[in-house]
Amino acid sequence: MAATGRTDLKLQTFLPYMLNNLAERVSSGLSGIYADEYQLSIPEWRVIANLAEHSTLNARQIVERTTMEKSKVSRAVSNLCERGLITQKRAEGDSRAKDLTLTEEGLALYRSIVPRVLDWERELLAEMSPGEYRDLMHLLQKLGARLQLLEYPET
Amino acid sequence: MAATGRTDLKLQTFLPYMLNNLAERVSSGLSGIYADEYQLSIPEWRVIANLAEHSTLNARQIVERTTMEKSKVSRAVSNLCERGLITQKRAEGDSRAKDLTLTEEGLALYRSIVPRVLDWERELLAEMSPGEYRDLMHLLQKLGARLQLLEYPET
DNA sequence: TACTATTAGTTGCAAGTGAGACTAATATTA
DNA sequence: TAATATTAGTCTCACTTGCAACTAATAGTA
Repeated sequence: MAATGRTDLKLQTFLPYMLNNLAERVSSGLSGIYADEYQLSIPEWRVIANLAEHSTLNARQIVERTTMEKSKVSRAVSNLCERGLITQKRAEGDSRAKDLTLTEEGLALYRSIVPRVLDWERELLAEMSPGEYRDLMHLLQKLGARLQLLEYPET
Repeated sequence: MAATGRTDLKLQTFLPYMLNNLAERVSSGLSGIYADEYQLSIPEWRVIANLAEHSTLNARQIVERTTMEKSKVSRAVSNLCERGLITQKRAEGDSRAKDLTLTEEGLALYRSIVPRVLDWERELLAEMSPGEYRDLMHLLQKLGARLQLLEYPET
């Protein structure tokens, strides 16, 4: 059931455009935190955050979770290794894959970033009621699921 | 009033992360249309779309509307000029600025893209009720306004 | 077993990017 | 008016990116 029955384009209410603008502005606001103060690029931060949540992942799994290019992930991973924030070791049973884990230092870094990042999100959401927040989450998730379907129609 | 009272980070429900993933996936889905079939980059498409709506703008105004970097806009503009899709002429009263306008050809291109793009959006929104769609728009707009405030606190 | 296909991850390259220096024009101030 | 600041847009440079080609390992097939 189409929710919009229009025939001409108004950018300001065009969903892809809105999403992009928002995402870009949110990203650049947020990355002020981990870029300026912690010298982490966005891809690096994402790798760290994913490892913090799942303790051990390989690059492919990070790709799946983040929709980043695998080369992007690969480069982020090798930077983080050089900086001693994560370690890699060949996965048992498949020696192509490498199991990635945060080092103590990486974990400590993550832990010092998280509260800042959550504060920032709280600021952003300061004027939303809990109900609005729930609706927003729900709608974005729904959009994500729909997108998944369009990307992989067979599934 | 904070809508989220959490102390640890779950990426899958972290708003900036969700917005980014969605925006990226939406962008790449959409740009399949104007990139593959019309040889337009995202910045070029945005310039065109803005000019189609406002008939005459200069680069600065496009920057304001799109939150693109001014160098990005500048490069998109000069490509589009070379391809004869827009024209520039020095603005009356301020000969630093250049008034940009779509050519007939540019406008025709735009008109052939719009329905495709709207179809795509309709597909994306196919499973949303009008109410959900309204809510989504409203919430995203609210987020945008809040962001504006955080970016320019004085205003 | 040999053959082919698939997968994990890296790398080279061409293109795109952001930041800031820069030019030229306009505004502001004294 | 001169001196300074601001603005519009371009350009350069170092960096990032996406894509495709690549290596090495694994899976599937006959």
